Amino acid sequence: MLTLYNSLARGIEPFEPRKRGRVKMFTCGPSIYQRPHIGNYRTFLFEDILQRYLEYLEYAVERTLNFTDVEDKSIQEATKLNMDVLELAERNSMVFFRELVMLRIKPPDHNPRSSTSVEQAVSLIEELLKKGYAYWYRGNVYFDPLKFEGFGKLSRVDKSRWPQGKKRFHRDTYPGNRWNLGDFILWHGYRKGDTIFWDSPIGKGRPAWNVQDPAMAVQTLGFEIDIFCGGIDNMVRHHDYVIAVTESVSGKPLSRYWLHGAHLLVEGKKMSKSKGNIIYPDELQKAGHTPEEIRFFLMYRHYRKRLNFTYDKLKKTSAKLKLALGAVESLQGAAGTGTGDAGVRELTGRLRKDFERNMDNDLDVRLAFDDMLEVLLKLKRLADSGKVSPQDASDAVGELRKMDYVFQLLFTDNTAPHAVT
RNA sequence: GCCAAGGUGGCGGAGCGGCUACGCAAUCGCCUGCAGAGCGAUUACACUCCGGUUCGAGUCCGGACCUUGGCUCCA
Repeated sequence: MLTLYNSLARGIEPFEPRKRGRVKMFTCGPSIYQRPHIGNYRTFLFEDILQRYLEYLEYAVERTLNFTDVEDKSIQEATKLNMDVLELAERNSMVFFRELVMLRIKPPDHNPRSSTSVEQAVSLIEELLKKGYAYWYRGNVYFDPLKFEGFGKLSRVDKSRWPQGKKRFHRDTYPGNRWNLGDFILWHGYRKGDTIFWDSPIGKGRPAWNVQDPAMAVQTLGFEIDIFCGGIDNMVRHHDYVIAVTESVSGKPLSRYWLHGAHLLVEGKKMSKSKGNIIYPDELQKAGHTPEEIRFFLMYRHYRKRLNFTYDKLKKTSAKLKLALGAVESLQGAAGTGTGDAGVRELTGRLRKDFERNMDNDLDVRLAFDDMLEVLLKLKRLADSGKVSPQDASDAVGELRKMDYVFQLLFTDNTAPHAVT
């Protein structure tokens, strides 16, 4: 049985969807004002593995991956580049989709953008105003978290430290105070000189970040979903806000499971523009690595552990992948005598059991791969010495294919979760 | 400053109360016409430090030191 670490419970729990056999997943997408780096892809990759494993388990998965295309940062960046905000987003989203395909990440079922869910955001804001959670202040709309009873349940906010006096921030981002606790903005009312805004029932303006994700989630999946994912950095503030906004409106828990992926570091340090150590997938390709090698590197560590990127490590994991690929090739070419071998069948039988045991354990991809490789290498040796009959080889390869629907590393044409060979 | 994660052999990385992790690298041997790959073996006491619990501790408890991350937006 699949178990997952739920940030909400701070522990590993058995996975049970709300509706039998169906899973609704919301995965926080990239800020699209710049192109995604390998750290972003690590998170999308962990989500991809989750989706694929759920499909392997025969769940019908419906996934949303959103783009935050209109926000302070994107407006800033577009202004700097002298571009239209939406044009900038479009350019980066094309890069993103190209790289998704390259890394064999399954494209999402829904891909809303903040700019395409303004209506939904406005209706959430109207509802919050009506219910008294939100209020107008100098042309903007703010949310008062203290009005929402469950506030901070995800990141375990200490409400006794929450400022009681009203503090109003005009931007989502604000420098200064260590604990910027206080009300957060939902709607930026139009101001002279604004380059992007909408006409809406509540006036001219644009929705703020913390209402955009709720709007996109609700618009595509409704108020009750199964799994909400994102990078660990989103847990503390953003996801608590998302919960506050949606649950204040619906009165129902937004998501049963909250999963957060740990970050990727480069040479032991956080990637940042100022350090100049941001790495993009195409750089690794230029260095001679295949998409599968990049995918493998990024998924070959438990998703809740930090992953340190170094070229040396990439070289090592790539060698490991090559070893596996070579073994699969040997196995596929096996032409031993047709009698079959009990040892071979025993090994083949182990593949699936090991895989499911490891993946069920909060997606232990690393162990799942290592255990598979161990068995695979044993099979290869048997194949090399002519002990594997064509039928046994094809049985073993069939098992590998099923697992590789999740891994997406060994076979290139593996698009169905229950491939028949 | 506050919060969190972590400090394991040359490197990467498991284990989390007793039993060889493992992989890479290195060294030696076997095999191969060279190279590569493969096979086998070796690398004498690897677990940051100091206390404690225990018959027994990388593994539990307390403390110190160090590293990284978060506390502003960020996958």
